[in-house]
Amino acid sequence: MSKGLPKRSEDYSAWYNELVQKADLAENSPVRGCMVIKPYGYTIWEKMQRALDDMFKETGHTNAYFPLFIPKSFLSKEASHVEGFAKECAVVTHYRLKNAPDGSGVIVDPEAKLTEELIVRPTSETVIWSTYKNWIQSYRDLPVLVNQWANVVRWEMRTRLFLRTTEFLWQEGHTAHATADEAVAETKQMLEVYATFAEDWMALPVVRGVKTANERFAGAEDTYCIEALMQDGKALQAGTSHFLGQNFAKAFDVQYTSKEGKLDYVWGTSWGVSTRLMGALIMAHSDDEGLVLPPKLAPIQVVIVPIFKGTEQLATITEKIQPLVKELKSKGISVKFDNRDGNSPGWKFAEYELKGVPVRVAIGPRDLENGTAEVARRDTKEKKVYSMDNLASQIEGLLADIQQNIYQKAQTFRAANTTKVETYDEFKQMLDEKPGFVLAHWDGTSETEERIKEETKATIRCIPLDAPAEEGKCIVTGKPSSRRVLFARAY
RNA sequence: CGGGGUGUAGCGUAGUCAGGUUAGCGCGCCACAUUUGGGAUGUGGAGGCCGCAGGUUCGAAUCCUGCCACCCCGACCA
Repeated sequence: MSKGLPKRSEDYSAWYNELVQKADLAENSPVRGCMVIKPYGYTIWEKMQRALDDMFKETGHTNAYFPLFIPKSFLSKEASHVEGFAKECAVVTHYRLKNAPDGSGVIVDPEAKLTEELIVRPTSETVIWSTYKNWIQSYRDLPVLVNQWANVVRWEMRTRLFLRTTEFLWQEGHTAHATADEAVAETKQMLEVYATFAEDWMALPVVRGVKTANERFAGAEDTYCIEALMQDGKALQAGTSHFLGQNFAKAFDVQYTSKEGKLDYVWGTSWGVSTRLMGALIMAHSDDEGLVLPPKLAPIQVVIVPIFKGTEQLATITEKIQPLVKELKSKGISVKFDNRDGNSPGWKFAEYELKGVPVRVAIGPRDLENGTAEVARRDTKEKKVYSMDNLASQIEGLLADIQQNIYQKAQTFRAANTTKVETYDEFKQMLDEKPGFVLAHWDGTSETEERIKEETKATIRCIPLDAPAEEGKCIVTGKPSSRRVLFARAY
């Protein structure tokens, strides 16, 4: 392991790429744009999955699994959906290989051509709605509240570990309802689940909002989203929840008979978060020394580093810390005792900082004499000597404190980098000099939105749900506006 | 997909312009010794189809052609 990361202030992008790799989260694979998620990184993803999955279950959803392949014809049934995804689909055309006649390896068997090509799912609305047609006949069959954990493929032009990969892992919820109101309520409920997860687990403050028509999901009536601010002042869309109206029900002919005996199309939603959340987690909190992980998602919450000379001293320390290890585990805290010889304590300190372990406990001869331990927290780098008595409780409190502190820190950062502007000049100046969220008045037209995007690369991230009504003038056209919208340059 | 750049040991690199012994260095790795409270030191050792495939040449990491991957800037996007 080579020392040091690039500095965030010098090359944010290089810092991110190297951090992901040096902290053992993920690496590039032999396949373009696809990543290998390494055990340490995957453990974080598993923790995210578990927390989210519990929240989905609490809100009445159950998991199911739909196929990876989608018949090509399915994709053409919802017009705007095709338009949104057609350009980035991987297509399966054959089902067999054979040995090359010249012995050079294997080739695609031209005789094994599929009569209908299969699309590797970029998202599962079509295959799921074609299934829902068979599941739903009556109002008694509604609502259908299903989620699936899956991988999807989108043939992106430019990829970055976690932020945009050709294949990525995610969950996609797909629900069907008898009324529009109920579907809208579901859409909003799941947005709130995502926001709560981001804030309580990832320690990531997010803006809840609605996308403009331009930024809406292909096939949705409304797209709700959570938007987070990264340390370089760029926005990251962290999750979306779509109100699909009756679009997919109509495309796949999913109708139900109501209590009153009337036939109608059902109302749908879909919502998802992906391994992109890993990117958000990394970029939101980490520093030039490495990852800073919120305790609730850290694979290792506490690492114990013994400082010793010779096996005898190590044995003494090992014995001494057993009660602590046991007590931490009984509190559900994941703890690692790093008794490796051959790496110096200093080396280990740097290593666990790189990997973002929230709390480090060091115990050496000095502590053995005094009945103490040195406890260092990753978020502030603060070190304190504690008595071994009652140390587990101290650490438990410290973990909660760290979780809270990094959330506060992210919130303070966001507040400091969210600015209201009144004119277009001010807007442009702000984006260049102090990148971040910019709240400004907009006349509500796609033309103005497009123009701003073209001229400044900033997009409307969302119309915040909590935006207060405020009379103003569009920064570009001067036309009246009734509330501010959230602009930023985005990932 | 367009423009620019880069591929030499696990990682970082010298050498490429101007072809010529056995491809050099640092980190890491292995062994031993001394060390260990912020990335230890010494000695010895292992590790290379020079991105891949063709070509030119007596001879290619070096020149030519094609391909692949990664990085940066655009267009596209969770």
